[in-house]
Parts: sequence; structure tokens; C-alpha cells
Amino acid sequence: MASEADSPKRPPRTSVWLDGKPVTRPRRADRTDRAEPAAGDTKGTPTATRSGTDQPPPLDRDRITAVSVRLLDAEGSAKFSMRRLAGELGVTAMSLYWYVDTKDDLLELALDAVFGEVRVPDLTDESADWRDQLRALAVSYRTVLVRHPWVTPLIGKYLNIGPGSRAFSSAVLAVMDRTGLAPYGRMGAVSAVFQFVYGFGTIEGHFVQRCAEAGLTQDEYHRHAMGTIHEQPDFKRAFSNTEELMGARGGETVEEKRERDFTFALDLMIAGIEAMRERGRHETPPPAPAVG
Amino acid sequence: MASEADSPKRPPRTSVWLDGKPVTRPRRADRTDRAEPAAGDTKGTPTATRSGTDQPPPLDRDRITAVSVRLLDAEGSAKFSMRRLAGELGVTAMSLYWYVDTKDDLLELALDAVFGEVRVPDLTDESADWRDQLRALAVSYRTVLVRHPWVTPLIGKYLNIGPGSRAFSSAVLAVMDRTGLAPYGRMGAVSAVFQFVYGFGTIEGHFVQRCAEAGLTQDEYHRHAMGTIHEQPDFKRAFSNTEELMGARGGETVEEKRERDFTFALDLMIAGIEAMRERGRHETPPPAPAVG
DNA sequence: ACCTGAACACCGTTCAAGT
DNA sequence: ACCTGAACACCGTTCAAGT
Repeated sequence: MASEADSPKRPPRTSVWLDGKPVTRPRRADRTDRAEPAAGDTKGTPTATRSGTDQPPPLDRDRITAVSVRLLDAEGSAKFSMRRLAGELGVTAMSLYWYVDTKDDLLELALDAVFGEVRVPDLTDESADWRDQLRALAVSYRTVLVRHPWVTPLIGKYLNIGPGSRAFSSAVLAVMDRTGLAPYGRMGAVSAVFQFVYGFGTIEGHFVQRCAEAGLTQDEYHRHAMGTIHEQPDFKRAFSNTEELMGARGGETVEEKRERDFTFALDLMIAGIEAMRERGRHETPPPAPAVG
Repeated sequence: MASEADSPKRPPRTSVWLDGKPVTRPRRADRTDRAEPAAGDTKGTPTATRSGTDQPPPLDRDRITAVSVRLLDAEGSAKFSMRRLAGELGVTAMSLYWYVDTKDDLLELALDAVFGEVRVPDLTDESADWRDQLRALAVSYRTVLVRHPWVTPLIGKYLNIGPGSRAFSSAVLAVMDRTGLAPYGRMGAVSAVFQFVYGFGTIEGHFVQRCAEAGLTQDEYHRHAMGTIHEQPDFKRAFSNTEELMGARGGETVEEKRERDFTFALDLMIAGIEAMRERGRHETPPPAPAVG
């Protein structure tokens, strides 16, 4: 109740997209517009630009964002710092604050750029099966989450209202429109499918990253963890069922088992959507609440 | 391929439960065993223990873990540090390292304690409906995730093989056993339901926390964010559909809408499980891969 | 308009030392 | 067995100052 006594007027900070610095495109005349490489195979030296000198290209928000994503992919969020990023950009840490208010703003920009990587299906194609489109969207979302394991904690942290996020959300809603599900249940269905993919991609991404850091394949890492577990006497009994939770059996690799589980879960949810759609045809939806 | 050249023998660190310091119960004779309060209403002064002096009780892993959970709940993971925790325990930061190897170990312990809060259904009750048990488990898991918003990033980060995690996993598998689903699809179904709850609880928990920090109700916060969005001219069009993604309409509160979506999604997945079970009865499952 | 150096108030962790 | 102080190599961010 004494909530607005201490900070009288200023509304709480919500997002770069709302309270952030206005986007100012760089004004250097010699800049080739939108010449930034999309993929990240320029991981070596940033030298030898069109001018031939070894000075890095000038800063702007797009370049800062792109390099942030590259660093986060390569070294993980634990090692990502303003100083580290600035070093990579050939500049001091403080100059970043010209383009961005806080580190959170930077992460929000990087997050939105990653959302933009999700491939959305052709939504104008009326003849396409919504099941295929939903599957494609889920698979692409999962791929992106696994490629950038640092994003999942951020998705929970921020509002996700940048252009990349919105393009993704729009696509999700558009596909869900075509399921025949009553409007009443659409958001619940969206939640079911994409929160699942989010959770699945989170666990998978961290596991893949952990294996890479240890220099082991996923099966090797799994065997190592299981081996260590079985050395602990108390755990022998306790893990009799957890084993199938974590690992492969019967000659299946960890990756194969994961693919199988993901596909089955997606099929399950599509079957669930169809079942709820039929159910909605026979029952009358609950009345809309009165407008206050 | 040159992966094991640099760190020749030492296996990678996996978990407190595997590589951590052995648990040594405190040896003080005057200690009342297991007298730690379960819930967290002792948030005031830690003084005035049974001895009447104002010196805090002696350290042990359980107490360190309990205080960690309380601090993380109260102040969030961003403000949680070894120094802050030590201060709360009336000790210097370095003494914590007697009980724990790293901060990660500490977080893993706190995470497992939280998993232990999930209420598992009575698994010996043969007459209970698996749908009710699955719903109860999902609801309790969601409640715990929202109560401790700092846990979801950790679930992705660690292996989750402590006693609390294992009790939860066992319950999930036991309930799934009773669905009639073929063993082939059980882990996929587990994934569908609980990765969904994980994702849902993550977003919900962060939103609730964000509102609390801003000193606003969820509806107030939502109106504030939407108001700010609509002030941005470019966003007017773009948000015509995202509005229903984020918010309430027709007099429904944000909380009511969220309950509705969660319930619908759970119903959807239960319907999906039933559909896949029927499908499995008519089709023959794919052959198990040959053992390598 | 854009970038810097110095400074502040923090981090996790190591190490030698105390009792 | 348990705890400490000092130190190392870091953080994000502010501020006054440079060009």
C-alpha cells in the first residue's frame, strides 16, 4: 500500500523498446548501408574493412547487437560483460553507454535479434496444413533456442515486444487461427505448444553446451554422468528409473531418443488440439465475463 | 578432436551431488536435530535462539541452504552473493567455502530444496484417476516455480539429480505409468506436460516478480505496459494482435485469463495423451533399434 | 556527436594464517 | 575442525572531461 510513496512519479522501467534510447542510425557518409553479414563466419579478425586500414568499422546498435550475439554464443552469458564486448568492438566499455542505457538493454536487443532467426511459415498459403506449419514453427523455434542457449533465461526476464519477438508471436497466432480451435482456447493451445518447446529447448541447449565445454559427445557425457552416479552407493537404487529419464537404452543414442521424445510430444499436442476442437463443437463455450 | 589434450584426466565437474564436498552433519552436541522450520516466516531477526544469546546458530549445509532460499526469494538472484549470504548468516564470505566448493554448488542445493516443496500425490492409491494426479502434480510444480522465480534458469543449468529432484521425477514417471500410454511414448508425454509447466511457470513467475518490484498489481502493470506501447506510434498497428497474447479483455483480469489458459492447456495435453494411447492400441510401435 | 580515464561499489575465489 | 583478512582479477555504472 505504501508502494508509490518512495518513487513518486517515475514509472518502472519495462523494456528497451519502450524506455530505451531512441535508435539513431549512424551518419558516416562512407558507410555501405546494411552491409552487415548475416551469419557469423567472420569470427576472426575484424580488420581489413573496405578501407584497408585495421581500424574496426564504426559503432552502431546493429553492430553492437550482432557482436553481442556472437560473443554470447561463443563464450556464454557468464563471460559476457560490457568490458569484454567493448574489447571485441575495439573500444572502451563506457562508449557502449552512448548506444544503450544498461546491460539489460543490450541483452534485450540480442534476444530480439535471435527471435528474428526463427523461420516462419508462409502464412498466405491457404492450402497448407496447419499441422505442418505448427510443426515447422516449433522445430525452428527449438533449433534457435538450442543454437543460442543463453536466450531462454532472457525470454523469461524481459517483455519480448521487439520486432523479432512480435514477428514470431504473430506467426504463432496466425497458425493457431487455422486449427479450427475456438477463440476461447487459442491462447491456451499456444501456451501448451510453445511453452513446451521453450522448456525442451532450454534443457537441450544447456546439455549440448555442457558437453561441448567438456569436450565430450552427448553419449560420452551421458555415460560419464551415469558412471559417476553409479559409483555413489546410495544412488544405485534411487536411479533405477531416472536412468530412462535422462538417457538412452537399447542402442539408441541420446540424440535419437531426444528426437523421438520431441516428435512424440508434438504429435501429442496436435492430437490434443484436435480433441479440444471436437469437444468445443459439442459443448457450448462458457459465457464471456461481463465488461466492467 | 584435440579435446582431451589440455585437461588430461580430470573429468568435468557435473554436480554437487557427484563431485561436491561430502555432507558432514554438525557435531555440536547441543543441537536439536532437524529443528529447522520448514516454511519461511522467521524472516525477522535470527537472534534469540534456545540459548538466549544473540549469536546465530552454528553453520551447517541445511541452514546455509535454507537461508539461501529465503534470500533468493526475497531479493532475487541478481542480488544474491556469497558476501550477502554470509552477512545474513553472521559470518564472513570465506567460511561458506568450508561447506561448499563453489557458488554453483550452493545454488544446486537451494534448487533441490525447492524441488522438495512440490507436493506429490499418493502413489499407492490404486483407485485414484491419473488425470487428477497429473493435474495436481502440474499445479503444485507451477506453484513452486512461481513462488521461487529464480529456480527456472537453474533447472536448465544443472543436472537435477538431488533427492528433491528425484522424488519429483519419480512421481511424474509413476503417474505417467498409469495413463495406459505405451512405454515408447511415456517420456515424450512427460516432456510435453512438464516442459510446458516449466515454461508457463517461468513467464508467470517473472511477471509476478516484476509487478511486485514495481509496486503494481498485475492488472496495473499490464495497463502501464500497454499504455506505454500505444504511445509509440509505430507499435499501434503491430500490437493489434499481441494485445490478446499478453493481456485480458472483456473484464477478465490478467490472473483470470492466465488460469483459464493454464487449465485449457492441461486439458489439451490430457486429451492428447488419451488420443495417443488410443492410437498406440491400433498401430504397432516401431521396432526397438538393434543393440550396438 | 561520440568516446575516454578514473573512480565507486561491488563480485567469486585463493591462500596463508589463526583458533 | 572451523573461521578469518588480505589480496587478485574481475564486474556494471557514473561522472567529468576530452575531441
